[in-house]
Formats: sequence, structure tokens, C-alpha cells
Amino acid sequence: MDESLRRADRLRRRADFVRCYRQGRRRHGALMVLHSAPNPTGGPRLGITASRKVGNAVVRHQVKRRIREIYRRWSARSRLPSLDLVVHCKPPVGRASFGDTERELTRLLRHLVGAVSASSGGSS
RNA sequence: CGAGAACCCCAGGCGAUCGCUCCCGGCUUCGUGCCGGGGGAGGAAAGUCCGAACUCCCACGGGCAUCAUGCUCGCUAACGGCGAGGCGCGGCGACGCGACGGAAAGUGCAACAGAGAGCAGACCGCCUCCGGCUCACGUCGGCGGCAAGGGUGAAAGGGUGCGGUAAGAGCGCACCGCCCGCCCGGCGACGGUGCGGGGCAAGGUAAACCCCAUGAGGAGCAAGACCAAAUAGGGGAGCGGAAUGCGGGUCGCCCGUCCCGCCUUCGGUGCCGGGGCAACCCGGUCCGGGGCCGCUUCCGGGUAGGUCGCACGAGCCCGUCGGCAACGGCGGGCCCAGAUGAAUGAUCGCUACCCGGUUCGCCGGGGACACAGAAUUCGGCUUACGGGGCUCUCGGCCC
Repeated sequence: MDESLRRADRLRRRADFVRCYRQGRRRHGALMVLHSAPNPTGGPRLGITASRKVGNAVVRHQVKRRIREIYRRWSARSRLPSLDLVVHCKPPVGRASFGDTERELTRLLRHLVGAVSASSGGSS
């Protein structure tokens, strides 16, 4: 399958982030919080936030790259509905391993696929 | 071998798979997507502490205030940086460190201790003389003289010695130190076993105020330039509604409000002058109010958003020449990140090295690990931090 993740697949405007926080659903994990809100673009978009509590610039960039990589290579990504996603990092993620981060993120994303497809089926 | 001291260098490498971003070329159903090739974090990218380039704003000149710098000569686009030198301090030494102008302009400050701390001073002490006691040495008291010795302090008004004296004192002398002038050396800071003069005055603190010299306009790439929705608002023109303006001040600028003047209009049996038999009319003056709304059309500013600024530069590398050096000249070669919720990555092999075992072939485990991520760009400084090389110093041992 296509594993590319280009500019259009990422969240790039402050307004989109704010919309996710205000109107979106939330799912909490030990390492991160996942916000999600429907978007009209026809495909999922990903945004990642990491405050300075997570670590210095090197740590924050590493965490964001790992999350982007996990999302990019996630096998069920193509089954996601048209959603804007924001992964907000919590401080412990700076010390977590790649494996732990991957387990947590995929668990949160899996819940999302099931929940949204069920609710959209019920409403239509 | 052990302690140190300068200077310089590196910041893993190779491969596989899947991705991101920029540039070039080709194809393009022009969605800008594919295909091929190439570039893609640091020595500090950091702190944002200095200095500049660049951009906009302001500006006639001068002064005040504020801030910064502060030995000399160089280097540099510039600097609060760097190099060399002087002086002082620290270290056995290699070497390191230093806001390193002025305290004989003024003002202020100095805890505690101490007799006394800024027109110095007398606690213990030293001494002549007088008096008491004593055979005497001496001792006690008093008028005075003194500051050598002790003691206090961060600091007590040159040091050592000799002379001198009742005891003392630059009181006198010698040497050392200090201050002033000259001479000599040095571009200069400054230095000199140089010459002459002065008994020594002028304590400390200027990262206390201050004085002196020199320098500084402000804001910053979210600078700034261009394109430009939606909504709201501004300006011009035309038409319609009884009537339907203009100029100036206030302000950093614009709009509004407010204020002033002129014009116009409405009201007040207002007031003054003139006219008329009169209703009233004309001119002036005083008080109060109004000087907009709707539609059509055009124009400009501007927000979101986008493009540029934005990657050839005080550039890097090599050689050579000048200079102790910082650095500069000349010649040749190279093109070296440009993201913007922010790319430069993730995972997996092998490998230096480390640990354990060893039949010395190797096997098992760990595995590149410190500080740390460009954001307009340079030159520095400072701070954080892993490792290596070379030279030098001191000490120990061996030949």
C-alpha cells in the first residue's frame, strides 16, 4: 500500500487545531491525548503537538517524528474516515521507547476507526 | 609513570527497506502528479550578551539627560572581539588572571575591635625633673617630654642600620623605597645601576556619587515589498427624498467626537436700523437646533490567505607572498539546508570498543551512548558537553 504522508495529509493551520480541541472527541492515554473532529477534505489529516514540558527541542522533535512514522506505517490507516486528528503529547512520552509509543498510539487509533464507522452507520 | 599547562582536530562508518523537503531535467489525462539525478543541522545550530549587513520610521544644527566603553600599538566592515606589547597580581614552573583613566575638583562611606580611623592618637609602656618611703637597688605619687617596644584592626602617616637624645622622633646621615624636573631608549603604554632637586607631603574606596575622554537616533525579517477573498467600514460621481457645505485647531498618524471661523437653513410675537396705513418685508445682531438618508456605479486602504524578502556570501578549500601574530595581498578550485503546526527521519543488519566465558579458532551479551536541532544573514563573546592528537612544565624511577 501507499505509505506516503505528504503536506495535504498534515494539519497545518492553527484554526484546524483549535477546531479539534473545541468541537472534537477526546481519547486519553498514558502518553498522549488524541483529539478528533470530522473534516470536509475527504481524507484524514494528522497534527502533533508537544509542549516544552515534554522535553527540550531535540526530545520534542524525536517524539513528533516517531508519532508521524507510526501513523504513516500503520496498516489500518486507509480505513480511517475523513477526520482531523491531533495527537497531544504528555510529558512521560519523552522517556518512552519507540515500542511503547507505538502500542499506545495504535490502540487509540483502533478505537477511533471502530467508533466512527459505527456511529456513521447508525446515523445514515 | 604521576601531576599539570598551552594549542589543534573529530563529533561514527558501510549497507537494506519505507518516507519527508528543496533544486534541476523529462513526461504530463495540466490534480501539479509521476520518472530520473542531485542537495539536506551544529561546534556550540543554544543563551540572545556585544558588533555589523539589510529594511522601515524619524532627522536643520547644537546642547542636556541616559547608557556603554576605559593601559598602549596594531588587526577588522565593525566590536565591549582578536593579536602583540607594557604594568600589576597568582603559580616552583610551563603558564594563567586583571573595568588596568582620575582619590594633590568636590561630596560621601568604613561594621567589630581599638587610646586613636582622617584638622590622627596615648591603653600598656619609655624618660628628665620634683616630692614621699628606703642604707641602697628600687618603688609610689605629681608637673611635663615622647611614640622606640607591646597590643587592636583589612588599614595606625615610609623601611633597615648608624648617629643622636633624659627618653625619643627624617632630628641628622647612608642604603632601599617614594614624589618632582631633566636626559636617554621606545611609534606608544612604559622603562633606565642615568643627572639634579625634595625629608616624605599626597592612607583606602570610583562594579559609591562624581570628574575626564571616546562612542551611541528608534524599531526590527512577526523588518519590509507585492497580490488579495468574505464581512464591516472609507472616498468620488449620478439619481431620488422641501433644504443638505467649506476651511482650520486638538493628535505621532487616520477616522470619529469635541472646539473655532465662514456659508446655509429652521425656530425664537427676541433686539437695533430702514420701509409700509397695516399684515409684513429688507439688512444687521443675539440665543438655540440641523447640515443627512436611500439606491446605482466606480476607486482606494486593509484583515484571513498567498508570493517575494530567502540563500553567491565581509563565503569555503588549496597554494604562495608580506607580517612575531591577529590578519592582509595574489593565483587556482568549489557551490555548500532553506522548512514555516516547521523537512533533514524511522526500523533492521554488520563493524570500533566494553563485559563474561574460552578447547585461543571463537561463542554469548551490550553497542556508538556527551551536550544538543537551523528559522534573515554574517563576525565575536559566554555557557553546556564526549573523545583524540601534538608540544611544553614540574616531580619520581630506570639506563
